[in-house]
Amino acid sequence: MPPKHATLSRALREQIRQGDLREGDKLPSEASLGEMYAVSRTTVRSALAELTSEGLIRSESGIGSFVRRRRRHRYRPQDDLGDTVGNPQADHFLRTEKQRGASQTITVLIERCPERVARRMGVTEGDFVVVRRRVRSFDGTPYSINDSFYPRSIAEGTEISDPHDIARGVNTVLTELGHEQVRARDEIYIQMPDPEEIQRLQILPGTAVGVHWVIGFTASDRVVRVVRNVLPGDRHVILFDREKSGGEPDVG
Amino acid sequence: MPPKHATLSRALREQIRQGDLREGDKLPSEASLGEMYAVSRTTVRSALAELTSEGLIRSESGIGSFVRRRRRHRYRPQDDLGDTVGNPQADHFLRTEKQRGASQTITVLIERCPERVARRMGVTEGDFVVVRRRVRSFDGTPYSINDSFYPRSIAEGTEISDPHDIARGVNTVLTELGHEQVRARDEIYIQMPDPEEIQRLQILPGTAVGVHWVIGFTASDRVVRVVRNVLPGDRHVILFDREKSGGEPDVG
DNA sequence: CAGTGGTCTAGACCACTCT
DNA sequence: GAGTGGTCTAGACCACTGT
Repeated sequence: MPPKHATLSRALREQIRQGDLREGDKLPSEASLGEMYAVSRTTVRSALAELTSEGLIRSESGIGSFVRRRRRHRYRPQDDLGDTVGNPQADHFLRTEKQRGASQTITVLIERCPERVARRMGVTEGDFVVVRRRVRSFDGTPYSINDSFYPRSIAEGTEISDPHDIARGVNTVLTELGHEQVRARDEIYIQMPDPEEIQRLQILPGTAVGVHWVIGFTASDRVVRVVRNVLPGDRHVILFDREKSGGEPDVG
Repeated sequence: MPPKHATLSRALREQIRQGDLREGDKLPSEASLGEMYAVSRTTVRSALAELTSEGLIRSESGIGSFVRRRRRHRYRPQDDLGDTVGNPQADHFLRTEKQRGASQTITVLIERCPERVARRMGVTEGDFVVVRRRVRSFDGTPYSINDSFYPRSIAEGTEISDPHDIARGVNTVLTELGHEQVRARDEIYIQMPDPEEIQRLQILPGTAVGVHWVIGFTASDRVVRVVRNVLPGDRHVILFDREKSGGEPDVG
């Protein structure tokens, strides 16, 4: 005999999968579920906690529990270099999304470099770097954190240090400064968000995040920037295209 | 005043972050944590459940709770096409990993096509397809699910339908059959695993997965295969490289 | 106001592991 | 046998939402 809480969570999971419970539907109250399945409220709550941690439902205090909706934005790592390739005009995010309710807040600071950034930038932990912190939102709800780190020697005193949109794109500015980014290395980690990310992104319990690092290089292999994007998994799909003739590096 | 369980989970999370509790370390028992923080065992368990769902700890019945270890394999989507580019010799996974304790189990079936595969392959749901299901393991612990779907008209009766390693790589076989894969479209979803994936991959609670779809096209834009990889987030980092001159499609 | 989910307690029994 | 985590109960108080 499986535990009662597992029986209950399986029953509810099946109802969601089958469509008996649809996106946005309200589940029966914890008390009624307890009566229906002849278990205590503690056991009901344990079953609901399981579904919550799977990202299937969401609970609102004083109201009830609901089947979660899922809508995803398309996220293309390749757009980061595309800035300076096809269309050298604008910050890709705003260029394509602004007319559809997108916005972003920008903060620029000069900070001591955290270890995980220093390691990727090839500088010493604690060196000063210029940091552009952005939270991108869509119709009022945040949907990604986008923190860019630039070596102080490259960015200080330039447009990059201003806390404003850079209409023609940061890659264009880097090129004008003689530090064109021609190559990028991407790393994607899949993990649960920490409390700070949960707060900044208004992440619901049971939502995983992708952490997408971009390390940008010049032709002479200098790191011109390190970007750390945090993408809530329930709001994104990561897309890219590859061609056999594209000369994929396939480095060991 | 924050809830007691949040105070306790924050204290423990901080000890892990600071290194007071290291990877593999045993936490105090639930009973002793209850005494130390003057809360009931239920409250202790609620705090530990939070840390478990964040992937920070793991509990073993009858033994105790431990700080989780994290080791990651490098996962390169670009290797999928690389098969037929640089080194047409072997299945990339085994070529590079076998000498280090890697193994895989293969099952080949002819099945009715699930909707999510049919949509990507451009066939009708319920059409028959050849499915190669693999679970890749490393030193005895599974680390990814790799299910490949081929149109029946291409794969039936060929080497692809044999449940064996294909030493020179499936891409090579496709080329020999006149269906060379020259282009691929990648989609990555970040989500919590479902119970079947938890079981097949022995996934611990609090571990998110990446679902990596690859849609392979011929030069005439026919889909030659659809691959669905499931990657436990705690065992992988996804890597790729990009070059400005690489002719990135940047398709809208 | 009644109903909901959030928190918390004290206590119980079980299966399991380690010594 | 002692200790551990897993399960489960009955009951309590709270803050919050709706009517």
